[in-house]
Amino acid sequence: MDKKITIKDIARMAKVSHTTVSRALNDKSRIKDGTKEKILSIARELNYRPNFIARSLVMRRTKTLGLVITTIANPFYTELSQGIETTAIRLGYNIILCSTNYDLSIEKQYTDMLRSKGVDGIIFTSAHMGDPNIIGLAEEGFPMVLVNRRTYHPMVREKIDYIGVDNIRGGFLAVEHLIKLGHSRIGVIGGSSESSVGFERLEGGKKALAAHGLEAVGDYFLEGDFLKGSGYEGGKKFLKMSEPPTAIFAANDYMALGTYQAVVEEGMRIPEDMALVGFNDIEFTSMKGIELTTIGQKKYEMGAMAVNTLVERIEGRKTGPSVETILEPELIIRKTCGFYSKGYQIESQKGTMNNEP
Amino acid sequence: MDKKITIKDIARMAKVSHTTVSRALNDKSRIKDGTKEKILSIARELNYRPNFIARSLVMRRTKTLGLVITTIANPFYTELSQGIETTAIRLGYNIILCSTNYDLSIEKQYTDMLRSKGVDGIIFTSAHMGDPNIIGLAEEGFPMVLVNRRTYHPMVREKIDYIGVDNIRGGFLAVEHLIKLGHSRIGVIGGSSESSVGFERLEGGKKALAAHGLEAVGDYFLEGDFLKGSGYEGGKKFLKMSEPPTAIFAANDYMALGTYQAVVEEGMRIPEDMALVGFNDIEFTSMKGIELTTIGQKKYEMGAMAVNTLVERIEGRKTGPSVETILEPELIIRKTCGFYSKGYQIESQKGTMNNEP
DNA sequence: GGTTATTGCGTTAACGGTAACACAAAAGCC
DNA sequence: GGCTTTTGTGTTACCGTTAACGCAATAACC
Repeated sequence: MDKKITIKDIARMAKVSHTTVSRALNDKSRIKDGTKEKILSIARELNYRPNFIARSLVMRRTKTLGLVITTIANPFYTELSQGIETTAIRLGYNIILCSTNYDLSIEKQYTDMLRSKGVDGIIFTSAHMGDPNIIGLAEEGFPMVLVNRRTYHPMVREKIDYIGVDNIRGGFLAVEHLIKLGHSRIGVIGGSSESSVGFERLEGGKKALAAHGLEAVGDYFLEGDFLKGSGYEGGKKFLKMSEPPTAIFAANDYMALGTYQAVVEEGMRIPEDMALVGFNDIEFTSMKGIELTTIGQKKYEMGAMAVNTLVERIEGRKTGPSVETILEPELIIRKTCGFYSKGYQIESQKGTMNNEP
Repeated sequence: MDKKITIKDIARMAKVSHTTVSRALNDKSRIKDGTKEKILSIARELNYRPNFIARSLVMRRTKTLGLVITTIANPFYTELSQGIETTAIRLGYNIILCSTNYDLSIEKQYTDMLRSKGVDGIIFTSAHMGDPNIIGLAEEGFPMVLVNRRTYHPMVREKIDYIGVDNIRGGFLAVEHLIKLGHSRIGVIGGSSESSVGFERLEGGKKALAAHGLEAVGDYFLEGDFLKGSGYEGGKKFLKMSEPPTAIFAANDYMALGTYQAVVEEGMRIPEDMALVGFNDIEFTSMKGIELTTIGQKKYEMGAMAVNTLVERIEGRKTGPSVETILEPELIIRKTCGFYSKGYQIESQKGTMNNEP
């Protein structure tokens, strides 16, 4: 039962000053090998555990990062979080988790809390466009990184690193795939228009239509909220139209799953009667019985890159203006769109075979 | 651009001592309303953010908890974590996330790190039976709680609160369900035998067999590791037997999913040719196209209870010997076991309709 | 061998809070 | 009105580290 050993206890035993103990523990300082060994062995014997709080107070570094995320319940964020946490640990940092559960208003509270607790930097995955909280932090020059959700505010854009997939390209790939399969009436269920991600995926879809000489019909564009329910409702709404779409692109897999259910409930078959594309390639959508065609992105790697970038800023190894890292999305063809028609050659059939824990 | 405001800055502006500022900020002390208002308004104006590090150093409390978990990638743990984090926040605590990724050997490192960072307590979801790390902490009387994985060590058992489902009962329910459906050759794929959870679910299954006068045949019991792959291999192995089982109970849903895939790959249908029961009721297993029959447990609530219990210990509101909270599992009948035969009445058909984010 | 550099270690002061103690002023009491 | 109690505030110490500085003892140099 060792009662909170401090460097002073060690100092007393080793008959040196506590500063010398600190030196021995931290290496990197002029100290005789003999004394250092002695101190180290006493420390080990006493089962000494350094007090990071005291160290943090004087060093102004906690080796802790904040992660502000909507919810880890969404497998997209789960995988992202894994990349973040694993990389953080490898670099010697811990993660304090803050789930907003889609409530943007508490983000500011979380941010303040995290800063009070002295985190060295914050990873935001839930910054909306023009978010005042983020803008304020950017002005102060507080270290942070935006992942998967962008802020177009010029101040933010020039001060804060951003990591994300090319959502416009992703939306383009999804819709173009449907067009190439012969569809011309394509319904799109977007994400919340407040989020850059939803907005961009929608833009990409429209671009694909334009590129293939198709008109973007207003009725075929519905706004969703990235949750399953809105995909379900969107699907129902489409099917009630006098001329329903023959294919649907949902801006994320959750909504696609909802759409799937709505379509099946209406007695239609996928892909025979309705083609469906999602976005994100979350786990389980690849399972037998679903096998959703979707747009894949490197979620784990995104998380890893975010931490690497942030830590480089924190430790001063990277300076200068912010960097935007845009990753390439990938069309993953499974079974919810049927097979090619009209001579369309499927180029990419890589899929993800090994992403199941 | 406010540069690190401290209570001393406020003190100077308000022409009081820094102690008085501390008093004003923390309420709960004799202080004149007037001065308090003045100090508070200056604090607000200066955008003062308290330094929790400094406070923690003197108070010996960080209002932070550690969460040691195998991986949040498993939806079971994701939901558990959500309950944990949400409850922690409500009680004024933050969570530092530590994923072991099934590597028990780093748990000790994580524990030391967390204690160095001064967490007020730790939630372990990955303690194995007889884990020396946990035993050591128990001896020191460090506040912690075990969730979903038990340690039978007497010292631990008497000192550490435990929250978990009745896994024996769960295993019993699963296998009894299969027996009542008319199956007598029932294959079981257990979890790692090092984990209490796997062990107990297996025991429950054996009990059900015994209760219905069936013999537990050794060949029908395989050891898995809770990962999809071992469910897949188990399924293949069963199907290669000269007299394969007609029903399989996998000790968690991940393995059940693997088994599902193996069975389908061998050209058999579920439930017509093979009945299948999982355990945990993770999200997605309820989806159209899968609809796995499984044993449900209140994951979110378990997390919430764990935090409540731990915080009560930390704040001294609960004292005395440890408490074991055992929750009731629930048989959730979906579509992987077919329908009843031989007059078996399905009692429980509640299911979980609203657990999709 | 004396002067200068380097090495090894101790002293002291932070870091930003809270808490124990002291003490004057105000309030309560008879 | 003098005594005691309460109220409001300042002084000082401390939480466990690291860092700046100082200063002997030793090493290096010509």
